[in-house]
Amino acid sequence: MSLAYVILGLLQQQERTGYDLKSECFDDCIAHLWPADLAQIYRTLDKIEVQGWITCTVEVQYDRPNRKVYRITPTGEEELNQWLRTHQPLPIWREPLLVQLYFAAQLPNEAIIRLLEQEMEARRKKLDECKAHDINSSNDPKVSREEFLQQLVLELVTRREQTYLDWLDEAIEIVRIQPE
Amino acid sequence: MSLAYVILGLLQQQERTGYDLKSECFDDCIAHLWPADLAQIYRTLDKIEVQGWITCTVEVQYDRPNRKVYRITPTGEEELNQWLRTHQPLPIWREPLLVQLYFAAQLPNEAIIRLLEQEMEARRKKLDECKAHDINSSNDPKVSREEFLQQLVLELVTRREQTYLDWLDEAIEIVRIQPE
DNA sequence: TGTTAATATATGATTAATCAGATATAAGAC
DNA sequence: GTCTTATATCTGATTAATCATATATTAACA
Repeated sequence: MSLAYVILGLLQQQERTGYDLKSECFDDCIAHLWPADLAQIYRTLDKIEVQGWITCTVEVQYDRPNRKVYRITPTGEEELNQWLRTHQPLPIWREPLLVQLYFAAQLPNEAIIRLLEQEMEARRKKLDECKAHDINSSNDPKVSREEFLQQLVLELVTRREQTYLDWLDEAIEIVRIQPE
Repeated sequence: MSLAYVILGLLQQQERTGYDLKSECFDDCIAHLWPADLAQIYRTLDKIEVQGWITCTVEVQYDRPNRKVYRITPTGEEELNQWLRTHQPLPIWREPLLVQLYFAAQLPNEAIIRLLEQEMEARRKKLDECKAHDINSSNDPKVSREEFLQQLVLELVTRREQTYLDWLDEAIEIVRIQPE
């Protein structure tokens, strides 16, 4: 379960509450990497606390709800480090558009093109959002190693979206000249 | 739920049992498009039969278990046609490797490279499997329209895998020269 | 003055997918 | 002669993710 390791990774950076994780990380840069809602975050925190990978201390607040601050334990750090080194099975991709195209012979060209154009619009929007999450560069060598790796990830994501967009462009042109 | 529409599309091609769907389609060309196991196939058949999108007749066999043969209904064809024309929300991709890379600053270069190499091996294998599923070409214009669209799908899948492999190649080279 | 957003945690329900097995017969391999 | 594979259907259990909602206070907005 990768979400547990995403959370471990984030708690290794600094101690956080579930709410912090959501608003600082999962709503921000992690959104494109491993989206998760609060329900899932809270339940995963419970689970890995039981496993002893994190500990929790309650910060009492009087003007707002109390905060449950989580910290990674040595066991958690070891667990994370091991996972980071271990090859994970390839994720399975299921794409509705490809299914639609696969069975689209019964549609007129114009309907197929509309589908492709809508996909293009959605993907362009997503690529822009992704590129907007620019990584600020630092001179601290420890921080710059992190940034370098994050840049690598961003590079793949944008490159792959671009490949998709190029294909969509060509696909639309080819469908346009198909006999019906 | 796209699986229901995959099954509708396959039943529109020809009538089939759940077992046929698995062995002829989901184990073959659909494997890379929308993998599904028998449990899921049978349960989805039940569900869309109740909805009236397919009907079932039992073929009694004496030397083997009876066959429940499913056929698409006019309601089912209309439902499929509508779905095929309707833009579906972009699927969400969660990739363990990207999470690993994102938090990999604590690993030595050599461990990161091992991770990338293992991913490369797995992706190469998958690309080869995909390419092996070659589409036989026909002269029947109705069949060739189907093949053309399936070719388009295959083209995207292979192109995207190639993009991934190229990135992996470059990533390995860059990590190799990173100061630790 | 009333409504919404922000802060903070949590549970319940449902879906989609996966994993494991139960049932039963016949054909083919070793 | 035994074991495995193919044929065929189906249920049970579990996981991961999503959606909706409950609770409670404060601050900002219109």
